[in-house]
Amino acid sequence: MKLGQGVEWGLHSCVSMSWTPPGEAVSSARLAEFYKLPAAYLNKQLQALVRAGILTSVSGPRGGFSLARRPDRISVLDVVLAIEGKEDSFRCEGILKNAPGWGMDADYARTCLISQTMRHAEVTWRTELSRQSIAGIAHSIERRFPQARAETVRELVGPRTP
Amino acid sequence: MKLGQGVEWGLHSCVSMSWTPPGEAVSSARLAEFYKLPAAYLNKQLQALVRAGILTSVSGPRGGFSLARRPDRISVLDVVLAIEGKEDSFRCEGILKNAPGWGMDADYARTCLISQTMRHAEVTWRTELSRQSIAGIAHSIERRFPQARAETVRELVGPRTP
DNA sequence: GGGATCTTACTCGGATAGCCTGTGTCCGAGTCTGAAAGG
DNA sequence: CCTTTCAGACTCGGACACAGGCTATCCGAGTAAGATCCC
Repeated sequence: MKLGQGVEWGLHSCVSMSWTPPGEAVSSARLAEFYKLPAAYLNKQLQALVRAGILTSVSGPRGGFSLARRPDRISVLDVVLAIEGKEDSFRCEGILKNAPGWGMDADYARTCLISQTMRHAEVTWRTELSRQSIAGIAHSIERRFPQARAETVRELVGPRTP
Repeated sequence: MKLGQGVEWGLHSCVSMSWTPPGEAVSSARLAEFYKLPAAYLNKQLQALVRAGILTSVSGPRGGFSLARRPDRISVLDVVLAIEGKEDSFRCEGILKNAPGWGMDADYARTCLISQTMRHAEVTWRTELSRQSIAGIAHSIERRFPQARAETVRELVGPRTP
């Protein structure tokens, strides 16, 4: 059970974009330069967030990505599922269907108690992540690191600082 | 975030072995035939459980695998971690170390609030899985499918039924 | 000077390779069983 | 009949291929900004 890097990148990018002024898009090149990440690959991950309706994208100069809705309406779970996929982590192949003496041919996921256990654990995991929003994380960061927001905005908007 | 098949196989195998009489080992070939799984690969997964101290293995005729301790002392989390590895699912590469204006060079995992959020969610997930034991699942199955235990034992121990 | 046009540079988006972790298979070392042989 | 020996077959364990997905990169379509030209 391993999550891809794109999750971390997507979450940090969303937090940063929650600080930039509305209407101002941030290009993936800017974000990549800020975080020292490969620009094209970061762009690819952000595309997944666009497909999920979390971000909006604009092409051309002064283009880039912006949050598609208010950051308090974007949960951490939304970002995770957008990048990792919405499928359950525990793939239940229903091996008991092949075992003799069980006779469970359909509706396996609800019958197999092991599958139920794994599913319940994942529900708690998802619930925990859905409780946290991008705005909540951003506010916590602002409280803990007062200079973080201003520094981030300075690097992401305005003229490029070579 | 995807778990390997070995988790499902390992859990079902442990539940089945909690039913077989103590001292009687079950070979991976028997289990594989029962569940219609590739025998060699199932063997490989069970090896991981042996390395984790969950199972004990005996070579030779009448050999196979057995639970290393009482099934109420084996949690679902033990099996999951034995097969998937003990590392956290959210790999925090600490991209903020490279971002300017943050000055967090060490102890990143405890400082970054995004990492904290992901870690907390995973802790709840692991806690949920650690609450469920192999014995608990086995008892629930026995209550719901009274014939399951006898049928499983019949197929896994005693002479082979061609 | 003001407006239309055109170049230009910048951005996303998808298509294209490389690598690394599962997935699946195979063969050898070790060992217990069971039969056979001998006393 | 009991003990010893021995061959045999069965099992785990690790070493060996294969595949799919994550990682990383490149180039083209589209667009808005800014310069240029004309009125």
